[in-house]
Amino acid sequence: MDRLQQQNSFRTYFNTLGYDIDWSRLTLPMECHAIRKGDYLFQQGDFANRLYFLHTGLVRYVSVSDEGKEFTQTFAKGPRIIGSTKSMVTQAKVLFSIQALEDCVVSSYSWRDFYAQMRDDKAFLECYAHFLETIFIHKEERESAFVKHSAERRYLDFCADFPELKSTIPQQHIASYIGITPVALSRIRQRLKLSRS
Amino acid sequence: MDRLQQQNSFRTYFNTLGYDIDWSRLTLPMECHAIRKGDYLFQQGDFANRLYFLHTGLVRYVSVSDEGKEFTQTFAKGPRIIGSTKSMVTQAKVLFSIQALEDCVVSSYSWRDFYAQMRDDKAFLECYAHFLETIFIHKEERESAFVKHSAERRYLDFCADFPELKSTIPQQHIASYIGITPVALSRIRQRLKLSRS
DNA sequence: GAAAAGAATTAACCGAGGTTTAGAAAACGT
DNA sequence: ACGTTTTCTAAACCTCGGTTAATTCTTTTC
Repeated sequence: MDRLQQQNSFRTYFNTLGYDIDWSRLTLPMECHAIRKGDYLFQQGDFANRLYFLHTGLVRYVSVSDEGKEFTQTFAKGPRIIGSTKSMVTQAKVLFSIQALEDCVVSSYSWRDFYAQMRDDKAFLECYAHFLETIFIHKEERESAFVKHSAERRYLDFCADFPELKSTIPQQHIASYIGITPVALSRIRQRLKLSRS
Repeated sequence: MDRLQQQNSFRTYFNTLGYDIDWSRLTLPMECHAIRKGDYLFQQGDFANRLYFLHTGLVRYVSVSDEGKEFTQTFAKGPRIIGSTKSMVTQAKVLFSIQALEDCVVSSYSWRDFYAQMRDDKAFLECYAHFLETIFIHKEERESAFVKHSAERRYLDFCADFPELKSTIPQQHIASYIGITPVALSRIRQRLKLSRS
């Protein structure tokens, strides 16, 4: 996938969302990245104030707490926007890393420059607002799941939400997504297996 | 506070945020609500697809799980926008109630009509996107707190984040905000008291 | 100010999930 | 196919927070 193909893929993606965005304003050069399975697009603590677009592949957002525990915030499959909203918007260091779970093709723009060029386009602003609405609603559901549901329930919800990931990614990633240790997840799966028979 | 004062207070709020919004587009009538301490602006399960503006007062967003446990998602103090982004955007039933912790003055617009009239104003769209960014970043921090931090740490964070609420609202509300029972919070406070001396 | 209702504390008990360690099973590189 | 490394499972033990219930402390309310 060369630079021009990536640019087209990026723009086509927004069109398929139903927004008629005027790309003539955008004169920025797009940067291209090829990320190998297991490698990182950026790491916790970096300044990742870029807008990344994942063309193909699968990534996870993972952060490590002070005590050294991994927490997988999200999985994301291309094509879609990825990156740290907080770092883009506040120019702060990112609080998580993005790790490729499959080989990925990614391109990026500087968010500040991109936004400066696109903020005059109403269709873009609407699209951006819609994107924010979506990720907010998703986060809200996830927040309440941690408080309201047991780990077992969160595991079952994960299986329903990401049926294709259940068998393709290591269980420790699943465990860290639902906020428990791999040992605890193994126990839960054992319990489920028994009660199903 | 009469209708005209409320309208002015609403518009002034956006100006102080630094957005030069063209209110001439907005011809909708604003509805006014006076909510007494303890009462609800709307309840879980309602269709609350309105944009609410809390002029003065304090509210909490609270949801009750299937098993009957209360969870306080947020506290919000006027002046600011309140309501359910999800319900506004997806026309779904709200998943939480908004309860007044003090007497409140609130006004509201139908979100669909409001958005239809304002979506042509770039300043408004930027302001809306900025609002979404803010609440998203806040949710993201809260999500990771539930996974990474102990209940004790979450309590201390609450005290730092809402110093003025710590002594003015019932402890059970604090407990339900940090995702534990009132009994557990009492134990934690006891432990802190001892270790501080 | 007394009675009633609500909120906070304390104690005893329980269970889900964390921790550590050891061993089995899969995945991987050469 | 082989050994190496990573991942998963299993068991023993521990801790934090949930549950229940009794008791005290605060607010309301009349």
